Amino acid sequence: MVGRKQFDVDEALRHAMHVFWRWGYSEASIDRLTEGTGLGRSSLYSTFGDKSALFRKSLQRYEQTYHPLYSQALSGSHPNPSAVVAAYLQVTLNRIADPTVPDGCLVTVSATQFPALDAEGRAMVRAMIDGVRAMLEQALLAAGADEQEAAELALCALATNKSLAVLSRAGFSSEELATVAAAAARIPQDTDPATGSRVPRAAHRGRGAVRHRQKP
Amino acid sequence: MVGRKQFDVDEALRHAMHVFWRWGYSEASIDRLTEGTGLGRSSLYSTFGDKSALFRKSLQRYEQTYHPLYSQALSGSHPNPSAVVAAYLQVTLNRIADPTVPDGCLVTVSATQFPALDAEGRAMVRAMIDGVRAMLEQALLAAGADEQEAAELALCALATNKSLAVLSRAGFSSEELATVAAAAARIPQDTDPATGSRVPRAAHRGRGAVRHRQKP
DNA sequence: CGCATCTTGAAACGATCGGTGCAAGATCTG
DNA sequence: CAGATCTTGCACCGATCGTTTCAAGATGCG
Repeated sequence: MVGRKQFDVDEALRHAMHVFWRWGYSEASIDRLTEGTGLGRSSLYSTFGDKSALFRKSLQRYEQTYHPLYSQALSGSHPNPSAVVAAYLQVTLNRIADPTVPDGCLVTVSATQFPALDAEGRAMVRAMIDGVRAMLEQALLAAGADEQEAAELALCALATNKSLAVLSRAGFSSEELATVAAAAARIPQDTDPATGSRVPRAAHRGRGAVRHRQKP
Repeated sequence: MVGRKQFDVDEALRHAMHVFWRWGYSEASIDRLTEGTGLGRSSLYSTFGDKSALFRKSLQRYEQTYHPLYSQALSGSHPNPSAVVAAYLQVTLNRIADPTVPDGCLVTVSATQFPALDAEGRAMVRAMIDGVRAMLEQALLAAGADEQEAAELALCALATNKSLAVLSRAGFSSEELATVAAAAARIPQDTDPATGSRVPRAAHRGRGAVRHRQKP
């Protein structure tokens, strides 16, 4: 049981990711992580560092697993912006339907636990969300949306992704989730009913979006 | 400091609710609850019972606070289903904009932490979600939606509510949240482009929506 | 083989977890 | 006032938290 490593590092990381995914950062105790990975405490710490570092590596592992799926779904040629949103959300639905992974979404669970994360964890979660958002905007532009429409639809698709994760956690059925996703893909561009021209909306991506004030 | 109660029970419960709201169930330690409420451990336990009971009473307090706002917003006469969705989400936006309460939504934070809750907590969260869903359906029917449309739009409005809570937690600006809410209110009913007739969708509210299988 | 290197399991660290016991003392009842 | 009742602060409980230490032993290199 000693000498050279007795386990596959990437497999262990995958299992650790599942523990964080299912339990969230705070409830993912070292004991649950050792049980989930099959590793001893020594191996966990010597291989991945402390809990915060393991969490960050789990986030990277998550991105490395699902980012390509989103990228592939968005990179194809889409006839219109709605098709982009539908393709994006279908990847999310597929992941949620996968019985071999926990409910919801690691990023969403982590986002709701922001106060429990350290600065590095928060920054990484935020960066992953912004990354997908940028990916969506590019794909929407490529599908013929103008800049404003792309920004708005990217935000809505992102929001729907988060809602699917929450509802999935609360036990909603895959049919109900599919209904939500289909509806999100039907969101029309925002036009003024009187003139038919676009109504200005605040969907710009200011970096000032991050609040610094601390709420109670 | 002894004799008769030295604090207002409802005020203390309000503060405890804020602690659960901000930190989530697992990170809401007894120390944080005592600090947030200003009560000693003895007073906390003798007044509210253990942590799980206090959590349930906080959920009730949350419902008692915000349910009437939703009820009032939905009870008015709305010209069409979209107006119902808009009114519902406006209440959510107002709550998120309130600087005196934490980010997001207690129900959403609790839903993402389902594995950390006991059976009673999970059931209560689930019941609160179902309650709002039923309220939305009734209001949508009253606004002229047919049964299927009401079920679908209620689900989507609920989903958007959850997404606003998550994005708020991740630091998105109130302008961005308002954009998401406005887009959700624009979701059209689902029609077949060829025939113009409604396309059957699985938005029925089966009680079988609750999964019993346990994911990893 | 001899020795350095590495991994592993187990024990232990102080800190914090949720929860309880209890004596001090203020209030209420008579 | 006398005694019962109640609240409060504080100490303390065992369990678990994240983390470190360390000896035992398998491996690789000379």
